[in-house]
Amino acid sequence: MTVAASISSKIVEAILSQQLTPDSRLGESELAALFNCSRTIVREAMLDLSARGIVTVSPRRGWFLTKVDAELARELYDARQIVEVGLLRHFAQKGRPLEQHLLLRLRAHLAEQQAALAEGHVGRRSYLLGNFHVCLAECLGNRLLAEKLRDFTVLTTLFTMRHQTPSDARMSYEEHVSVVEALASGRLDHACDCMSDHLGTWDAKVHMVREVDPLDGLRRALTPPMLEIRDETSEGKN
Amino acid sequence: MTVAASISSKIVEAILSQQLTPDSRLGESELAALFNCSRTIVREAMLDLSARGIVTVSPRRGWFLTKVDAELARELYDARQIVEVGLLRHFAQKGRPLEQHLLLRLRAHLAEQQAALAEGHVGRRSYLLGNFHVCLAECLGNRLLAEKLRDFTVLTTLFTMRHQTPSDARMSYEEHVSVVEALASGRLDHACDCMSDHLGTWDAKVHMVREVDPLDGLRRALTPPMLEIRDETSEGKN
DNA sequence: CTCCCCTACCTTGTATGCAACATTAATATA
DNA sequence: TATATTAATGTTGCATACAAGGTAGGGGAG
Repeated sequence: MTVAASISSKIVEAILSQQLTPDSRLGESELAALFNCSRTIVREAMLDLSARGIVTVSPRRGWFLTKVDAELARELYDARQIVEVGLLRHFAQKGRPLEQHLLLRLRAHLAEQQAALAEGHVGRRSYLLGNFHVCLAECLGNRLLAEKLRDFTVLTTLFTMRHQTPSDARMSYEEHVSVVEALASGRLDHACDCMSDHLGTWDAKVHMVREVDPLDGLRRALTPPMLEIRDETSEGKN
Repeated sequence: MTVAASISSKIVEAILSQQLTPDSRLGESELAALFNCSRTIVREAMLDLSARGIVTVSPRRGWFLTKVDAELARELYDARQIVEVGLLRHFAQKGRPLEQHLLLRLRAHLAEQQAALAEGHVGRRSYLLGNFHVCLAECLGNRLLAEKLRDFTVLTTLFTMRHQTPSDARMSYEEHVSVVEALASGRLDHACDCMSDHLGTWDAKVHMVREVDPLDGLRRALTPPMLEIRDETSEGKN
């Protein structure tokens, strides 16, 4: 794996496990120092992420994680619904059962999700819950769509991080289990419905979220006690 | 539009209109000279196309258009079917009619297709027949999927160019008309079926195509008259 | 004559230097 | 003191030089 590829995948992983906040700047020089390479290589990585819609560059200001607005989020959720349910439906039409080793792989992934959930490891939990969808797409036999789905998942994470969204990791996990079990027992239509519901609830959330006020912390710290502070300021004006 | 972006889109257009053969090499220096810029910029364009799966680099040998093998082609046709029919189905579920200006745009596009067909302008015809699918995806309100669909279309073209495929430009056009007319009259389920059939026939073709033998010309020139040539060679050994 | 090796050339890979511009801080002025 | 202007700093944008490696052609040995 080239250095550039490792930089971009590290960044993707960091987003998925919520270690990279949506407003963080990605400086070329800093990354070059961090990965012990030249800016050329870093640039290569950023260009890749840029082509995938994950970062955007503000000329001569820096690279930033893409700001996912409401319109983009809508397209994102629509796209995921179309691709993921479509993939399941397409698999159902073929009329062949899921190969054993693929089923094992999915179950192993579910076990990991459960472990991360039990341990309360937030980063890993977040990563695995997103990654499950990519894993499923791969198991359904389409790398092309699986890869694009990874990018969609990254953007989804960037959206939910910027907007407060009800936390429901356990519910997500259980819905994942339902999909896999439906697949395992050959109830393919039910698998489609489960996935549709799972993504549908997400879709409903887009309308529930409220923008996180970047000044929120500041505002809460200042607004009510503002007067007090003023008092103190005027009091001990040292 | 930056120079790098214009290079990559020029290459994409050239593929779609079949002006770039699948085995052509894309030299960095040559492109730099052609577009009057440095290799850095060309590289940027190639990296973009590479992220989209359209070109691949053979280390220190050069950049080439991606070789689409049978397995990739299968995923490609599956992906297109899933995305395009899914997009239509999703639109149908919303239960709103297609906005007037979008319908006009689609009909205008159909008219262009027909004109290119009538004029026998092969490049433009090929371009428009592929581009229709992107246009439709945009009209259905999902730029994210529309963009990915463009890349899929490019790869489809690269596949069909390398493999002999029955030519059926007129049939494709007529199937496009059917989809748009079904959309226009609100027969949304029928639109889905039309699109599914349209892509389905393509899917069937994947199994019909035969690899174009790169030695075919040579072989036909040599195989039957091989003996004659040997005779001549041994005869006039000048 | 055939085959192998070696050299010269050509291609991409990577680092670096300078240019262009945006931001910020400092300074001078009203 | 407030404001506008300017200088300093930091960032990406781009070109270029050189490194590394692949390919092909020529020359020599068998």
